[in-house]
Amino acid sequence: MFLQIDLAGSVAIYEQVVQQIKFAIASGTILSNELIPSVRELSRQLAINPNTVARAYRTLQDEGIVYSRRGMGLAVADESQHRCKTERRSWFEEQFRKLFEDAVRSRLDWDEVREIVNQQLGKYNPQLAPSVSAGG
Amino acid sequence: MFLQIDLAGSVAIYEQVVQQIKFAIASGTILSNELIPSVRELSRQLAINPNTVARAYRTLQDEGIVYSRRGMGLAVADESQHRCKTERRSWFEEQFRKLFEDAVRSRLDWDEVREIVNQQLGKYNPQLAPSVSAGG
DNA sequence: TATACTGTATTATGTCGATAGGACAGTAGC
DNA sequence: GCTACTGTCCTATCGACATAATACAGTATA
Repeated sequence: MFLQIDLAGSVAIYEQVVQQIKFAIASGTILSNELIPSVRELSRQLAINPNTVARAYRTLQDEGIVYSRRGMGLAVADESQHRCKTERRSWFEEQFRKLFEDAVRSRLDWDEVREIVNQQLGKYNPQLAPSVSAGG
Repeated sequence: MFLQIDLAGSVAIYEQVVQQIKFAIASGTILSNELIPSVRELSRQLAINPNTVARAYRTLQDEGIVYSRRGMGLAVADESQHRCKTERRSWFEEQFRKLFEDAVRSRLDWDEVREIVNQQLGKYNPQLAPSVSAGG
């Protein structure tokens, strides 16, 4: 399965389910008018309560990301991929913005921030030497 | 005051207090053997319950970051600045690691990741042109 | 000694997320 | 029609967090 839930973290499980379904739609893992996994099946695969999945699905339905086919399940709406791509981009922009802001507010040395970021960039870009030069 | 609490977020208030006190120690805003704000004073300034501050302070004391001077208050322990600096560095490393990992897992285009990161780097480094070249 | 602070501890209430267990109507396939 | 699915709804319980309102012992200062 394509979902990965962090039970220990502070983010509510149903919110993680909502987001990861959206990201799966954004990346094309689930296509428009395809059925998403049933409440009971997903709850079995993730080893969480069916009610928790149901709550996530209710949220997705309220937002119009999926629609109900009575007796069959929930299917991805037509415009969902584009909407989810936009949401995903905005979400990561916001997360990075907050993290940089926290780093500045906590007075972490800017050199350290660049060091950490370049390390991560290099990790997923092994052919690139870290290249953001020091400054200011 | 040097603390900034997000009441709406998912992070527990007492945990935010713990972390921000640690970061204030790391940055030298509070020095060794100096008293930190009293439970009641900080609760007034942050407009939160005294019990919430007391819980944060108990945590700091359990970790040995501060020690009690009975009847006077809590003071920063000797080795705390070094310890808090190390913790701060580790914390941001972990946050950035998770965020990049999430971006990869959600199949966000790597070009978009670099775009977002360079935007933030440029924001706090205005004299530097975004300089991580495309690759991969 | 009186007061005004300190930290610490207790009990109770309310909210929220998660779980447990069950019930219902609708649909597909035999 | 029967069975096995589907989403949806309900009540109840539990733990974590935050709050409210006290209470207590220790210390500094006047």
